[in-house]
Parts: sequence; C-alpha cells; structure tokens
Amino acid sequence: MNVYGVDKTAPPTRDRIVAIAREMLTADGAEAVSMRRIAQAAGLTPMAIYRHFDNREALLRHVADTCFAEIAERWSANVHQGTPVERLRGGVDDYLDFALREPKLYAFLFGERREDARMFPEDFRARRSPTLNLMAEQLAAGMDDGVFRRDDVWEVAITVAALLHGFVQLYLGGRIGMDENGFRQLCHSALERMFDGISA
Amino acid sequence: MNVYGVDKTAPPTRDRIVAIAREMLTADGAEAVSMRRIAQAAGLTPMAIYRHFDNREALLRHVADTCFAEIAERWSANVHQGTPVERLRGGVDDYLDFALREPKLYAFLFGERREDARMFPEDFRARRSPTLNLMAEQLAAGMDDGVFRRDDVWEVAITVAALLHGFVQLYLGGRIGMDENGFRQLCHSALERMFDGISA
DNA sequence: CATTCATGTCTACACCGTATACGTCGCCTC
DNA sequence: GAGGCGACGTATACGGTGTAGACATGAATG
Repeated sequence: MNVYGVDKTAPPTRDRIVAIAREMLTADGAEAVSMRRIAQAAGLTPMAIYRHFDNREALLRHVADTCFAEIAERWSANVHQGTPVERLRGGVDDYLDFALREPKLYAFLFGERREDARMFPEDFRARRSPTLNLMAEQLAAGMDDGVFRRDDVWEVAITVAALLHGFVQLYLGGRIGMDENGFRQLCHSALERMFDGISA
Repeated sequence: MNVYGVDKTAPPTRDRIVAIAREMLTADGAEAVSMRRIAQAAGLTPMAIYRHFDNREALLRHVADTCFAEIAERWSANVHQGTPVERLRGGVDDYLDFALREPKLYAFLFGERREDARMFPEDFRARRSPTLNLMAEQLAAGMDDGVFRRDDVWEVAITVAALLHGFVQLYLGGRIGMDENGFRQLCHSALERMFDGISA
C-alpha cells in the first residue's frame, strides 16, 4: 500500500504502458506489439513492464478489457431512433463503423481466441454482454410489436452477430473485393434477407 | 534439370517438408510451426528448407493451397441426395465436419488473411471457388424449383458462407459454451431461419 | 534508524526467421 | 576422362522475440 490509499493503485507508468500498447495495437496489430517496442516508447527497459503485468498476454488482455468496456459504453450511449428494425440497423452500423475504422483493433478484440470470453448462451441470457444486450432488446421489442416472429431472442441475436462477424472477417481477410460502402450495403442486404428469409 | 525430366521436379525431401509442416499445422496451429521445428523433424538444418521454399510464408502458403485443393475435391466428391434444401444442409455438415475435426487447420485456412484469396464477387461469379460453387448450385436449383425466392445467387451464397464462418469463428474462439452437437444444431437452426426469415 | 517494498535496470537464456558463405556430389559437355 | 555447373545441404551469424533472475535505489513505514 502507499499514501494514496487502497484504491488509487494505478501509477502513471502503468497507464502509460497501457496507452502505448493500445496505440500500437490499433495502428499495427497485435503481432507487432512487442514488449521491447512498448518499453522503448515508454522510456523503460522491457523488464520494467513486468512490474505491472505478469506477461505480454496479461497486458494485452488488460488492453482488450478496457477497449471492450469503452465500446460497450459508446454503443449503448448511441441510442437510435425509430422502429425496432430501424434501431437494429443503427446498431449494425455502429458495429461496422468500429470494424472498418479500427480493423486491427477489431481483429484483436473479436478475432482472437480469448479464454475469459463470455459464452453463449448462459452469459448472454444473463445479460452479461452489453453489446449483445442492445441487439436482443430490439429483437424482443420487434417480437412484441409483431414485426418479428416469436422466437428465441438470444439465439436470433447470436445468429445476427455471427452473420456480421463472418462478413467482417471475410472483408478484413481480403476476401471481399468491394469498397467500404459496397461492403456496408452487402451487410445490410444480408441482414434484410435474414429478416425476410430467402424462401419463396 | 535432372534425369527425371522436366515434370518430375519434386524430390522426396520437399514432400517430406510439406508433410511435416502440414502435420504440425493440423496438430498445433500455424504459430507453432517454425522452420527449426520442421527441420529437426525432417532431419535437416533449418536452412535446407530454403532450398525448397523462399521463406516460411511461401511454405505455409503451399500447404494451404494443397489443403484447399483437397478439401474442394472431397466436398465436391461427396454428392448429397435429395432436394436442393437437403443438399444444402449436407454441404453445411461437410463444412462443419471439417471445421470441428481440424480446428487448427480451419483457423489457418479460413481465418487468416491471405493475399491471393479469391474475391467476392468477381472470382466467385467466375466460378473460381470450388467450395462456394457447390452451394451456389443448390441455391440456384432451389430458385428454379420455386423453393427459394429469385435472388442474386452469389450474394445469398456468400451470406450463408459468412453466417457459417462467423459461427465457427465464435465457436473456435471459445465464445459458444456448447458441445459439438449442440453447436451443430445451433448452426442448422440459424440456417433454417435464414431460409424462412425471422419476420412475422 | 532500520527495514521493507515498489519500481526500476542489467544480464542472460532460449527461441525465432533468414542472409551469407561454404561444401559436396552427380550430371553434362567438351 | 576433365572441367564445370547446378542442386542440395551445412555452419555461422545477425537481429529480433518473451522473460527468468539478480541487483540497485529511493521512498514510506515500523
């Protein structure tokens, strides 16, 4: 403990390390974030970082948690207007905004294996995922309004999430030869098909 | 050139390297495949591998190409019976079989960025993707039969592919807390929703 | 004042991909 | 046959990585 008391445990150095790691992650992707590069940017020896984090993985995990929390806050603060369907579309745009604006960060947050990840269906039904909660709410509202068929809200929500995630993964993996706008349209028309089905 | 003539250019060593790399890839994932490990397993110095491949990336790309070709062949050989919808379901099972049986290989083949990847929509419309061709054929047949609404076949196909890819990515990323059978069912019911839509 | 603890450095180890230089052996041509 | 050449392999070395372990230092606390 120190004079600052129990809770004020974060020394500026630690924050600086995190900020630098996050910047590098956003700019260059996870594989380019090395302890030595961070240390140099922070004006430290590489080993100094280990006073604040157990290892590289723990540092990156911390950055990931921070980013997840930020995103969840940003998305839930950004309330959309209109019918449930319209608000759902707005949520999709938020998602695509992030994926396309910060592709490296997206790949790290959503593309990599994470041991402590929330799990479908328990954690989601328990509303532990702020991001999927937003979508589930609109789906539930749509079902109440009679716009959507009655169905398992969380199963539909994870399905929509999987669809989006898959598309973004394909796009970032260089498998979709369209500009950003074309890709956005593709996602939206896929979503509409999801709404309306493809059966005659 | 050597006595074997123009075409018989592959010395056994090269094949051995490829086989070992592939085995390691399947068992431990791409990040665990190092030139030094391959060399040791092959009874060579690491630098010997460079007589056969420009660099690690080229070796892995070659393995990827081989695997892709094999998968395409296996899938197209495995003709399913029944209506287009039933055959579509069979194709989905083939896909899931591979993703769940060889998760590391799947992650490497479908999950990583690939510069020479085929691109939507041009390459797909030009039928350069053996795997998506199969799906598109059934979708087109379904549209001809009047089971599916008339629509852009390739856009629907890539949508179904994105959905599946997204689900597998979530599953392999540890974000779906279900056993293999539960997960398969989840995928299938998501697919049915795609067919029928979720709108009332 | 002595001790402890947080925070840092320095050194070293075991890995990694790979550039460069060298050796060796079989085939082709003169 | 002699010479050379190309295919294939090794040895060594360089600069990168994560991180273990020993040590220094200064500030807070008994």
